[in-house]
Amino acid sequence: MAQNKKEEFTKKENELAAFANAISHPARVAILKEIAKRETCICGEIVEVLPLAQSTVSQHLKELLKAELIKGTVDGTSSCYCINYKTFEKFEKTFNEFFTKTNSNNPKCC
Amino acid sequence: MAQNKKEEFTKKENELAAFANAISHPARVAILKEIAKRETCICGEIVEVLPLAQSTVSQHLKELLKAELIKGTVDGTSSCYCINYKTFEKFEKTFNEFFTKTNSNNPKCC
DNA sequence: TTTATTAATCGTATATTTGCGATATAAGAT
DNA sequence: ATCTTATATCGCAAATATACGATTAATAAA
Repeated sequence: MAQNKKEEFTKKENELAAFANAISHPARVAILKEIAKRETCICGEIVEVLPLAQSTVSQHLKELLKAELIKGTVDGTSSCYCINYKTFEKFEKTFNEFFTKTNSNNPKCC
Repeated sequence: MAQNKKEEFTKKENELAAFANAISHPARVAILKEIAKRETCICGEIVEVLPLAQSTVSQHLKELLKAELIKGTVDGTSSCYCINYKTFEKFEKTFNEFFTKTNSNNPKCC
């Protein structure tokens, strides 16, 4: 049981879910917030601000990179992360395409 | 280990994460899409369209209700679900507050 | 009252996520 | 060459999520 049914859904459905999944943890929200605030950010600054161990923050950053919500470079001891706004724009587009209210005051239900 | 650190983050950070978490699964994206398309929807119609068992769909609906992305009523054998746009609006607000690009072309990094 | 029908809940197996300490890696400083 | 600093990865324990079949609950239909 509990097999993975991802292939049964459309590419867009999976992409939207993957984006949402990346921001579905308060630590990752806080990380994104911090990067957005500073416009560019090093890992150490994020670790200082969060109530988590350095290794945990590093793992969250990895997930954000994988989902392409942030871009980053690391050269030895120095890192640099910033928001990947391209992905945010893509998310917004699909989000609106799927869920935007067509009729603003439909009393059919609820 | 692996304790829950949710209390260490702000209410808004947790709320945004909870919203994102609700749409972080392709099945839930598909359910929301289906409800948004039809404007109002019964459970059976959703089960028909999805590649999942009825009990699984019911669990996903429960999560969407808990996160208040949908509203719903069930009277015995008939159900009715629709999008809770209030929550979507709240999400959009916090999302923009946290992540909106202030400087559209900052070449500082990446 | 019995029989369908529809949806929620329970129990359970498996998969994934979360978090940390320990360790590795890579570059700069001494 | 060694020490320090910053970041990533590994290994593990605990928690949570996913999915299903079986069952329950509630109403409608016969």
